[in-house]
Amino acid sequence: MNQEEPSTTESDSKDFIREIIDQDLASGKHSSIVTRFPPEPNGYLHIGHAKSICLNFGIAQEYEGRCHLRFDDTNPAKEDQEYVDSIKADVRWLGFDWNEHLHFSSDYFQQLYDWARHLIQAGNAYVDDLSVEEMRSYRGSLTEPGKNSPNRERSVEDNLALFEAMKNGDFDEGAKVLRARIDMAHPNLNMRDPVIYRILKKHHHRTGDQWCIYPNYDFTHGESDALENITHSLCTLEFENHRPLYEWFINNLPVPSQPRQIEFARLNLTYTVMSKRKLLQLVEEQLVSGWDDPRMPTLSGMRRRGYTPESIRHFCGRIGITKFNSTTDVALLEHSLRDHLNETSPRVMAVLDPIKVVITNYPEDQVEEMEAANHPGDESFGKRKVPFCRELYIERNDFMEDAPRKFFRMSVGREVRFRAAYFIKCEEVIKNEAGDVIELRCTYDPETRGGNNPPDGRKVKGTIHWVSARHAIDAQVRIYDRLFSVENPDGEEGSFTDYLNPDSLKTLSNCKLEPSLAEAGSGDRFQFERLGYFCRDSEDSEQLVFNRTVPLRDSWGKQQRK
RNA sequence: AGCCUCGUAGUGUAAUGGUAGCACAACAGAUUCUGAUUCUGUUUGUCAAGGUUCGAAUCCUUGCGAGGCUACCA
Repeated sequence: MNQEEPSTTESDSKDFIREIIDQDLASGKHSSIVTRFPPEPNGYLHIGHAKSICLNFGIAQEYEGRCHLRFDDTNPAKEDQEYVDSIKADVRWLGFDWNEHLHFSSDYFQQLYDWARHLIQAGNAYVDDLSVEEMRSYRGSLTEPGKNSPNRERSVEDNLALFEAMKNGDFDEGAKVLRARIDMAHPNLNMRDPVIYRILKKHHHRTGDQWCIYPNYDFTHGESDALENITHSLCTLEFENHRPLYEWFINNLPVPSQPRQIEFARLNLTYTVMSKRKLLQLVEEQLVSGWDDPRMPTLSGMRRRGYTPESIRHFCGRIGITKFNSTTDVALLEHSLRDHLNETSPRVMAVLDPIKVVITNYPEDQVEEMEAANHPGDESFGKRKVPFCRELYIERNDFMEDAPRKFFRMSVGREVRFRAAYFIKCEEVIKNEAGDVIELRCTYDPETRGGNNPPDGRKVKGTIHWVSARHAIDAQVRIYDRLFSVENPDGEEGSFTDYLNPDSLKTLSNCKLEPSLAEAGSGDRFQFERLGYFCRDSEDSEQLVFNRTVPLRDSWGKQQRK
């Protein structure tokens, strides 16, 4: 299996963007390819951003071009250095490198200002005094044309002077804006004299108080692309209607290159919400513990949950790039995850809901170090010693009193294999007054040491995991499940928060782990045999806490649910 | 309602006028010291109607359906 190169292992077909790039290279339009990932530093990155990151940085790698990381920081009211730092960390964690090409739109404020003056001089922009409400009514509607602002015919000199006064702080916020002079009757609303500069008397996280006017997205993005010689500017579908504007600016300004905007569909996943606004709401209303809550689809949350960057990249490589608005089954993501974790995680034993087992024919003071393989399919993982003695713990649901025939685990009179140890037969159940099972009395067969079949050829259907009660270490384990209980929380009646899964987190505090886990480092990943993949929590370092990344596939449990 | 974009198994995608494939999911079975992994097999599809063509998922027309767009957000 090859996690890293889905495109070469699966087929030679390319998505429509790579086909355009091939054509541009073949026609000589470009001799090298430059892309960019342009986040606004106003929130944390999520799995949807990962799709864009993998696309942009992936293309740069495949075509031996380069990909810039550019912060689109034109709105000081919302942006912050904290987000810049987290975004950089997340992109690096995902496995990509922008080298020296770390850029900020704010680096271009002076150039953008000069280009705005260029537009004014050409009669292509004007200062407008209309209020927000007035401008809305002048804009027209989807079906009716707008009408010209009374300020649309101001002279170049007046506009230049007014724009400079805006820059100098002579007007209040909202008093005036600079607008492109295009066409108030254009069927595309974005072309009806869009605002390109507004007065914002706000401190900017990088330029401080140097500016009190800021260019907006439309006037910034394409020009920044042109300044950085971006060849293909890849963005999501909601910018489709902005493309004519993007091109209008490129065509009306003396820009150094001609980037091309291409749109693709953003990622949607079942059982999750992806909008920054909604994720922020979950954090602010404390419905989750923070941006890095392991249930969040943020990269920081997924990292803490135990996702590997490889699995995310692999997933992004398989979902494809199209213009069709679709929703990907989260099972596809989990498949990539399990696939990679299966290959890379050492196996250990952990009992999450313990029930005590006493091996009555095992010597009271004896302890054996059983040898267990760390990976059944890969000897390079080596072996470890696991202590075995008279008192053990097994999983409560690995025992059943009135077990059906197809139950291959423990029940009175039945024999199972304790992984890497012995065949164990359950002889007796001990209960408390309430009738709860509190202990199992069992016997072992010394001829099965190591878990091997005995000379008499006896076989056993089930193998279960266990830990030594005398040597086990205590830990808390957090069992995470999907955050929402419906496939499309956005599509239901009422608020998406009405559909939070009440069982998305179960905290188990009486878990017993094999002693080797005492040395687990922050973020280390393991397979707890027969249960799933877990990782040591990276935030909670006081106590031993493990997060369940994803359970193993469970055909028994599936059958039970039917 | 105007403009833009898009409709291929349950889901995500491929086929660029020439046998509708792949992955995930689901379902069966084999193997297994993890009811995992692995392996084998099965089910399920071109939005609709016309047209062009020897031949249409692909080109044309019409219809239907979905998404986006009326911030001094990005």
